[in-house]
Amino acid sequence: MKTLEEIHDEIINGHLYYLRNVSIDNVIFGYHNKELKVLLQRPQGIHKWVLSGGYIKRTESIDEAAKRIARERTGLDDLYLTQFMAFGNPDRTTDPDIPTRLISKLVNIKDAKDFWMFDYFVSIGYYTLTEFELVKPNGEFNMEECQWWDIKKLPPLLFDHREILVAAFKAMRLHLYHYPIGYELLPHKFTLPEIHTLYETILGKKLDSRNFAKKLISTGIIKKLNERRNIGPHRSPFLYIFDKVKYDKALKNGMVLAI
Amino acid sequence: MKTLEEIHDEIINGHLYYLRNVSIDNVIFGYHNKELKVLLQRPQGIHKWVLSGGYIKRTESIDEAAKRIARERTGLDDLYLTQFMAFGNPDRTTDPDIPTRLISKLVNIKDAKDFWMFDYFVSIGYYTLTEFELVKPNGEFNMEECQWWDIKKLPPLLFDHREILVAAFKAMRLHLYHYPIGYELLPHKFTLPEIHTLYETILGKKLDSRNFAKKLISTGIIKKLNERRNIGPHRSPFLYIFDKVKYDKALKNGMVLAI
DNA sequence: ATTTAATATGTAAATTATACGTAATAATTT
DNA sequence: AAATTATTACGTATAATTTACATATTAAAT
Repeated sequence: MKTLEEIHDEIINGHLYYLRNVSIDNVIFGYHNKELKVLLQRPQGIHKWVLSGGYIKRTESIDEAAKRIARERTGLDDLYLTQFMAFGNPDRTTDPDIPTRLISKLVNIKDAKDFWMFDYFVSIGYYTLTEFELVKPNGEFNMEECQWWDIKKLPPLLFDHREILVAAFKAMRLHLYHYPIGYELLPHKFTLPEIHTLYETILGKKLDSRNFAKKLISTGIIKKLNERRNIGPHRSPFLYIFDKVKYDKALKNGMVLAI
Repeated sequence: MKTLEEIHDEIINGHLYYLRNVSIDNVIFGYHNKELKVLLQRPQGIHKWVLSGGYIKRTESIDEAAKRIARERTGLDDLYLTQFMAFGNPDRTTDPDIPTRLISKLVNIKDAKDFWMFDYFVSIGYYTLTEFELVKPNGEFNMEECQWWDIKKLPPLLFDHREILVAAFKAMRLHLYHYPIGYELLPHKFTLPEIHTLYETILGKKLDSRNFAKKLISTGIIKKLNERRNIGPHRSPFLYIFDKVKYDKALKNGMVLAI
């Protein structure tokens, strides 16, 4: 947690530590119990929500910046972030509800417009998908709220953040067919119905369970164990684990999952 | 063409007109007569080559900037540019052969390092594909050469430009299966063998001509004419044109071309 | 009329994807 | 102990798609 002094310094002198005119926006998707959500924050005094964004330090790569920013927001260190698109036009961060007032007050600035923070920023979009029970949502200093929103019931978003979110969602759904998911989302040992439900939730459609299992198993990224999960008064499903070697290879080189 | 005065002003005061720390790099692929090439420039006094890059004006979007920069380099106004990735890490533009000397001399700067131009830049990568006979290669003011290079015999590249080029090439090959190409590359009326060769050249592999024709025609993006091209002492192939409405729809919404 | 080198075209086989139903089972209830 | 309940496990037949492949046609030159 940053001190107020550090925050004040960052607001005033941020352009000395951070790159100007280029920033990161992270779309943090959370999955839990058949629900897909996205982490949003609401700036103080504003009634629209924003993605978790941040600036790039002069000493770090854009991938590192995205990871640091995601860590600050979620407390998680092992997020797998995917860069999907850059957004940049002079109007992208104009909005009648632009939240400059608060910061202007914090640092006693006459005209926030003169300020590095409110300049034209090109934003590099990353997304990640995580188990949302693991996350301690932790808003930025000037945020009034930080919470998960169901992907189907989004609140009004500030700036072009809805456009970014939608682009991330589309990119994620496409990536699903070429890269594995689930390692950070499911327990170490999971059942076929669990991973099946995960895919159905993200894609927002039913997948035939027999065909899904056949295809997923044929990729080699999961291995069947000789154990079952006790799920109460029903037949006990077998447990599976990810074959981490093949999983990582598929993350790196891609695969085909024609579900 | 810019005057020397304008250039001098841009070098000194560029940060007033352009965004800092974020730039565009265009990978300009050129196709002609069964050859796929890429447009590169060689900075004065340096023996490595660079992509055509540029800065983003404070008044334009990144897409507009990419288009303007590509126009400056090729003289062409109707290039279709595709954003494929952003590149950013503190070392990406360090190189033992870094071409600061020339510019330092031009503007009488003691230490080029203090200069906005030689700061850490995050670069947004775009690629385009054009008929290279149409292009008048036109290097930037401080470039000694600007020419097409065969994609299979690249010269040494400066900075991370080889990485960017390779990423663009991969992205282009992938896009080929989901978006149409050819409109800017082929004559208005073209034959099946011509478009077949285009795809083979870009993909770098043989495609069965019967199956290729079947699949391409089934997308609906080309229409057969009742005319033939005279190609000398051989059977005259039929001419085709693009169905521009369907072509543009496929550019926008994607398509499947399972070649 | 012959030669040459290119274009045009269709089908059978192989592969892949889809659709679909029933038996097994774990714990709870009766 | 038997019955109930809700869930998992599993295989095959059909449809759709993709792949492989060979011959007749033709335009101009000789």
